[in-house]
Amino acid sequence: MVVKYNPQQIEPKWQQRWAQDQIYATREDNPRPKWYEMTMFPYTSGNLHIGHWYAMAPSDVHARFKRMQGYNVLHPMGFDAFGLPAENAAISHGIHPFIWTMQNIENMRRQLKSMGTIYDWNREVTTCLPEYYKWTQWFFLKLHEAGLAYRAKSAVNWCPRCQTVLANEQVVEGGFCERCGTPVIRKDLEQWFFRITSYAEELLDMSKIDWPERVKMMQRNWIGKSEGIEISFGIDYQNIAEKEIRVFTTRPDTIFGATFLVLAPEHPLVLSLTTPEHREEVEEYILRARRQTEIERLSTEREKSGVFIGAYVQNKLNGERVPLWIADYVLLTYGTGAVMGVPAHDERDFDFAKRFGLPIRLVIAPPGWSGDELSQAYVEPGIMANSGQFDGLPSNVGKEAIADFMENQGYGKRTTSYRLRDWLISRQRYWGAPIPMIYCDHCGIVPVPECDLPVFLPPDAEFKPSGESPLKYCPSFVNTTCPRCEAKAQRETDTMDTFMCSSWYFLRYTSPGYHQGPFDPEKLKYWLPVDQYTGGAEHAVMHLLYSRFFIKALRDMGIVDFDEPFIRLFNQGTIVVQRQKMSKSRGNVITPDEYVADLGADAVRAYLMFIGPWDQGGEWDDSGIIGISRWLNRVWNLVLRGQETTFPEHSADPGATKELPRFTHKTIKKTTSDMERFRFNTQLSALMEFTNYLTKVLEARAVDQSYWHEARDCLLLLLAPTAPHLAEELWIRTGHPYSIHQSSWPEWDEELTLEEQITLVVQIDGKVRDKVVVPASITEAEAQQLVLSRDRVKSFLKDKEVTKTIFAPKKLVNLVTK
RNA sequence: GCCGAGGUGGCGGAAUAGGUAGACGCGACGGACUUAAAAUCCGUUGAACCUCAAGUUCAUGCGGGUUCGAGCCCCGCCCUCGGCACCA
Repeated sequence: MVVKYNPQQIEPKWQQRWAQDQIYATREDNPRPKWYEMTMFPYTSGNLHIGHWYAMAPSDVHARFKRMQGYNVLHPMGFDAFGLPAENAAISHGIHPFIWTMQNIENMRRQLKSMGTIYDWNREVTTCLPEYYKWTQWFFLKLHEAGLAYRAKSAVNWCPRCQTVLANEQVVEGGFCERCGTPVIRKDLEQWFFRITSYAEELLDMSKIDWPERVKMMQRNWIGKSEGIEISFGIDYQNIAEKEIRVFTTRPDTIFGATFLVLAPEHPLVLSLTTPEHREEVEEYILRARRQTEIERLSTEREKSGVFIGAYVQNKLNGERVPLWIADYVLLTYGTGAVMGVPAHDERDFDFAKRFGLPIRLVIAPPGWSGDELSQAYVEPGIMANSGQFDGLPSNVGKEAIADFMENQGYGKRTTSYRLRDWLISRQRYWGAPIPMIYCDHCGIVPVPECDLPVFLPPDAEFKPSGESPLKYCPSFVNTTCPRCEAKAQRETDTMDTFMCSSWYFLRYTSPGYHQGPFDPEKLKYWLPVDQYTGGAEHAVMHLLYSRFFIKALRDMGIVDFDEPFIRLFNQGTIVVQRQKMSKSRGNVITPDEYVADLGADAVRAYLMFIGPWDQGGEWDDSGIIGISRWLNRVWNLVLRGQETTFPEHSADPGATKELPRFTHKTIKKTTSDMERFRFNTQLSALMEFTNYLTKVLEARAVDQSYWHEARDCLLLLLAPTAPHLAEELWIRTGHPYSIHQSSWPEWDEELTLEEQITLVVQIDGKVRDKVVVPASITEAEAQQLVLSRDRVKSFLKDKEVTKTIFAPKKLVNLVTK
């Protein structure tokens, strides 16, 4: 009898040993090629759940695989430690956010260590520590210097519950706060923005990154590029200085169908253009529009609303007078905040015109149009009509012709509009990196000098139940002196969006202890960009877009010399419980700890990889984990029983002696290619099949000792990334030198994987009727002859005539009859 | 509404230059071991017909099509998940 597999005993033992020997400490003076593989760092919520492990364990396996393949691998871990939950804990439980966060980190670090990962803890990064946020602030100053950070007043998304503004990206499902689900309202506030829109065009260029199509598409949609033209409509009122209103459109070919013009209610020209008899109605409408929540305003089900303001503008192409309306379906923040209403060829304008009885004039004829009135807007291309000299042109030709004409006449100019808005980074909260700016009555807005960084968070701030920003009411923080004139001045009390912290953490991992800058330039040069990034797709338009912007901005400032932060990206799917995402607030959190205590970390790691394709995620169901545990037990018993078994020096069974190396090399090949493609589930099936086969070999004892050793060693090496503890223990017990994790990934010999015999399938009229084992090299003629001589085949061909024979080499013969 | 991904046994899922559908695992059933149970090991397991065997037929969301041959390709639907959603 062999000793029992006992993960509870061997796992902590090896974890200690590896930590003590620092075998996962990463150095830059390693001659191997570098490989920087990261997974998104976790928010410090307190406990890692099975969803976190689903993200982290397979990425650790992949990093280990690259390591065994001969790369110098950096696979670091850190903590995204600023954010609202810490502050909410302070308000409701009276515990300081710093204490709350650091306690959580301690627990999470313990959990991460129990997973058996190769994280180099010397490189841990925690965003809420002054040594980190000092540099977050430094980057803010750099962006400010470069003109990419600015302060502006605008209508922003405000969450009344969180008492803070939100970025557009943080408003979900038609107007709710991403974090707490409260309906978001509009508020006019002075806020700090980053000019991400300056990079809109370059962010659309994804030629240098190897990312999932899905994420690239989400980013493209979010940036929302559209090419069109800004068209000037004339204003002729003596008491108004403005002489034009510009609208943005992608359909200049429809301009002859413009029967009205609509401004956003907040458009700056609205009040001056409103005639006295419409003033009251217009002012009321504007007020109502402003009071609406985002949900109401964004609802597409709602009937169109709007009011006529009494003024007219002139369509310069046909000289027509066009009435001017305001309506909340026009957004101030997109294009010019004004649109021409072409009801015949735009669904929204059609609804609007129907509602208010405005004329609908067809200018693009649908194919086969009989002259009937339209029952809905016709938005497809067609032949132009009612369009003066452009009549008869196909609309896509007319589009360019009209645009050219307008540019020549000075009526318009081609432009590009983006849906993307600048990134709002101010948060009216305590637990974030303070924005390093000072307000001086004499000098205006003054940046904190670099030498005064960091601007520390005051430990004595008071957390009010109302949820208002504690910094605002903390005199020791607010009151300061102007760095320029030394007069009394006030600090900015807003802190930065935590996405700012995560936009550069992958730079800090290279040199977390560095004091002269955010990173050691030499080390950065060695490691960056990140070769492989893994994480959830929920960050597609937030973290992943912000980080790309950040790196491009730093590149233009000369701080880094590459264009993209993450060369390859892989999105794992989401683990759900009763079809819902796992989260503390939903109370459906499954922790890995009990499973680890019960079956071992190796079993949990492997099970998460086995449940399905990694990018698919799925419902959490632990009923299959026992299968993984049994398999690891079988591996254990197999290897140790092999130690007690005497194999012949020269086996008498040539079949088995051939088959074992073939099976071994086929398994290496399959496992390697699956690893490369993150196909962990099929990789494990292959290892299980290999185990099952080796069990039979062991029972028969029909192979040479040396063949057995080679096969067994391969199994352990292939298993090492997935089940690092078990593999190490068995590696040592089979007499190998420590450590398996410093051994090389096995390579296969293509020659050895080739089958000598195959099963030839015999089909008659496409149906499988017979199977015959033949040499793999069989020719068509040989196969045909062999097949026709089979009794089974003969009986099926009775009374039939073969008209055609299909031969697929190494696969099948299909006899087609009349 | 638009864009993307996906619908395969009781369950998770395999299988794509179109070539044996259901690998691997769970569960279930039967057996061995055990005083018994657990654990472990061995066998069976898509459905229907057939007394057994041999065998036949049907089966990859639905309906058509292409092909010697379709889970895979084409056309038209249905459903699930993810994203966007008055962006002019």
